[in-house]
Amino acid sequence: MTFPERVFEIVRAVPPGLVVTYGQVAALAGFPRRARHVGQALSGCPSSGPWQRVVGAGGTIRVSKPQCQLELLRSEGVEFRGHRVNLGKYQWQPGPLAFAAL
DNA sequence: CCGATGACTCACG
DNA sequence: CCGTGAGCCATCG
Repeated sequence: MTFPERVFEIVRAVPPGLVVTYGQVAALAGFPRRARHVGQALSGCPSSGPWQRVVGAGGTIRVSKPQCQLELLRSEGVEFRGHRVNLGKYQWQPGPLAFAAL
C-alpha cells in the first residue's frame, strides 16, 4: 500500500460534515512527517472527490480556490469563521471501528 | 545527481 | 493577524 493510496483510503473514511487536517491524515497513514505529501497526493484528485474535507492545521483552507472548497463544506453543514472552520466542533475523531474496513 | 517546489506546520516578532 | 524562516521529504526536471 503506497502513501497516496493510504491517504485516499483515510480521506474516503471521513464522514460528511466533518474535516481532518493534513497532518492528521499523514499521522493516520503512519507517516507523521508527511503532511505536505498529503496535499501533493490530493492535488491530482478529481474535483468531485472527498478531498474537500481536508484542511490545514487550525482549520484553515489551503487550496488555491478557497471559495470553492468552502462552498462544498458548507453544503455538508460545516460552518466557517472567515476561511477557517472550528476544529473543536468539526474535526473528525476516528472511532475504533473507523478502520475496520481498511 | 542536484536543486527547486509545494493543497504543511510550528515558532517568533 | 501577518510575514519570515526553518524543518520536513517525495516528486520532478
